[in-house]
Formats: sequence, C-alpha cells, structure tokens
Amino acid sequence: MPRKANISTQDLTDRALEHFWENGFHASSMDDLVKSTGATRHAIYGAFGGKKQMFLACFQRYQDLVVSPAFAQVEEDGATLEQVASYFEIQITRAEETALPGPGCFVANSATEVAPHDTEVHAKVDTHNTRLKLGFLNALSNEKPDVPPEELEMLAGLLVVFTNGLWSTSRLTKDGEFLRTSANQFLDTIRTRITAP
Amino acid sequence: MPRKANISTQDLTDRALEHFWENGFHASSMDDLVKSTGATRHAIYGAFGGKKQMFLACFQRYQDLVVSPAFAQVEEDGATLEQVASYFEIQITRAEETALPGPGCFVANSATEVAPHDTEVHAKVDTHNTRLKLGFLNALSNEKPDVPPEELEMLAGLLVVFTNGLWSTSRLTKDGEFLRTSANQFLDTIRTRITAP
DNA sequence: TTTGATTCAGAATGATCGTTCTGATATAAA
DNA sequence: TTTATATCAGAACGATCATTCTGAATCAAA
Repeated sequence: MPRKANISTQDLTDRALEHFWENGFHASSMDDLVKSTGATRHAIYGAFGGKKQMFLACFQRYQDLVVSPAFAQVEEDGATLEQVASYFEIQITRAEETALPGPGCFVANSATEVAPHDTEVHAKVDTHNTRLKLGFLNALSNEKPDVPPEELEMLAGLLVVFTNGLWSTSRLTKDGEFLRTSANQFLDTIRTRITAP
Repeated sequence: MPRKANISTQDLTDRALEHFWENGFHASSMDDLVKSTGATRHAIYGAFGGKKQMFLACFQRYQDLVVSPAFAQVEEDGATLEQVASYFEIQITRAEETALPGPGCFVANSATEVAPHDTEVHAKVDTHNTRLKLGFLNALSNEKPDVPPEELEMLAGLLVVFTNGLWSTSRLTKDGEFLRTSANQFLDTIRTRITAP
C-alpha cells in the first residue's frame, strides 16, 4: 500500500470543512472524513481530539475562508448598501460556481442541525448572526444617517432574516438568477423605504 | 376481528411529529420515539414500516395540522396581504406559546437536515414551497391586480424566501416581538412597493 | 373454559458509529 | 548502519442504532 502524504492541520481542516458543509454533521461519519480528507484517524484525532472539535475548527475556518472575505467590506467605515449588494453577489456567484441547489451556508445549516442540541455551536451561530446584524447596521447608517437608529436596527434585523432565507432557498433551487434578483429586489425595497418621507 | 390498538395511528403520528419536530430526524432514535409516543416497537413498525416512513407520515400530518389551518385563508379566492399578515401572526403566536427559541418549521428543518440526501423528503419540501408561492401569488394579485404578473411572481418568491428566513430565525431568537415586527415591516415594504409607480 | 389471534415488553441481531489500539513502516539523527 | 521517533493502515472496541424476534399477557369468540 502506498503511504499517505503528510497533511497540514489547515489543509485537513479545509477538506473536512468541505465535507461537513456538503453533508452536515450527523451524515458525516469518521470513515467518510478519513476518506475525503485523505488523512489517517491518527492524524485527525491528533490534530483535533474528536469529531466535534474538528467540526468546531471547520466552523472557524468557514468564517475566515468564506464569511470574512465577503463580509469585511460591509463592516468597513464607509460601507453603504452597495457593499451589502456586493456581499450578496459574491456569495451567490460562489454558489452558482459550486452547485445549485448547493450546500448553502455552513452557519445556517449548523443553526438548524446542530445548534439546538449543542450550546457551543449555538453560541458560535449567535455570534455570527450578531456580526451580520452589526455589519448591516453599519451599512444602513452610512447610507442614511438621518433615519432614526431604532428603524435602522429593525432593518438590519430584517436583512439578517432575509439572508438566512436566501441560504435556505439556495439549498432547494437551481435558479441562481432568482437568488440574485431576490437579493437585489429586497435591497431595493429597503432603499426606497429609508428614502421615502 | 383484529384487536383494537391502544393508540390510534393518528395519535401515534401526532406524538411522533412532536418529537421529530423538536429533535429532528437524526437525533430521534427509535428508543426515544418508543418512549415519547408510549407505543411499542411492534405498533410502530406495524403502522409505518420503519423510521423513515414514520417520518414521512409526520411530514404529511404537519401539513394537515399546522400548515393548512394557518395558510388556507391565504389560498382563498378573495385573499389579500391581510390574510398573509394573519398567517404570519398565527404562526408567530403559536411559536410564542410553545417555545422561543423553538423548533421552527418542520418543513424548513427537513429542508436542511434531511432533504439534501433524500429525494422523497426533497420532493415534499419542494411541493410545500410551491404551495406557499402560489398562495402568496394569489394574495398579491388580489391586492393589486394591475401590477404586472411577473413582478407579482417575483414578490411571491421573495415572500417564500423571507418566510424561510423567519422560521430559521425563530430557532435562535427568544424575541417573538422581533419576529412579529419583522413580518409586518416586510409586508409593509411589499405593500409600498406595489403601490408606488 | 378453551382456543386462536393479537399486542405486549423487552431481548437479540446485525450494522454502523466514534474512538482507541496495534504492529508495520518511514524518517531523522547518531 | 543503528536506534528512536513519528506516522502509517487498518483491526479492535464498546456504544448505539434500526430492525426483528421471542415468549408472556390479553382479548374475542366458541
């Protein structure tokens, strides 16, 4: 038998993330993960300690690899709804280039599959959603600083709800253009709302 | 004459539905289901044939017991966005009276947890979402018959996306009032959109 | 009552799970 | 080379899963 190549923990995490993302936590057995990562059980348990800890590492990796690169622009000082639109566009394009219907959002999936029965994952999902809301609020208050803060907060919450709905839908539809127009139309309704008297 | 069962199949389904709804498919073991339904394994396998078939029966029961009573009004001939608002109100109130964060929507949960790896469940989820979209389209076209049909269809799709987002959020937030205002504000933006030039 | 069918509670079964262990093999320093 | 360490492939382990089976208990009809 040919000996397996040594794999860095980061590569290992990347490959595990891909598998968890596609299949979820429960449907990913250690046998599957050994096969799809190309690592040995020894390497996996040495690097993470167990399946659950590997999953948490993948959660963090997803933030760094997928969420942050697309969402950082929304969190920047001068960001407006244009950056929010760009965030949606990036994610939808990525989904189109990968698969539709596709694996959706790793965090949103974890929210329904794992979080309800695991406090650690629940906390991580909460943190992510708070981050989204604060980012959206940043963009909204730059877009229209004169709108009352409580209304902007409400709209930021609305955007988080809609985002979750988008990823949910991306697991069922093969129509990327529908996701795109949904996002754009929704942003349009937000825009007209804060522009109207 | 066959002996009368201690638990009717419908009661059995109701109790199984409750457990599946709260815990999902993978986290519900047959041991759990035997305990929570009060039925024997013999009764369960006799009535359904297996875990998966019992789950599908619960899926149908959820439509009849939860979806239809709330959504039928949206599908009626004269329905407008007022009925859509009432649909959201009913579901949010039920969630508040049950638990928040709560089990969300059985269909939406199945969509992320089961559907991606099970064609039968996938088809049932698709059917449900199509039903939602057609209902919303019915209400929208009654509300403003003069708006171009393609725009109404787009808005109906938007409503489905938002609905999925709402149930997703209801699994994380304990703030029912936030769900309520989100739904109402979103409906408001839809209303102003089809009223504006 | 007796009989035969039916449902009971729970043990048995075989598969699969996450995790640990074993013995072989490669690598690096001497 | 020799030796020590690290990593390999994969078997072994105990727990748990869905499903089937067993024998006692219950019921309907004779």
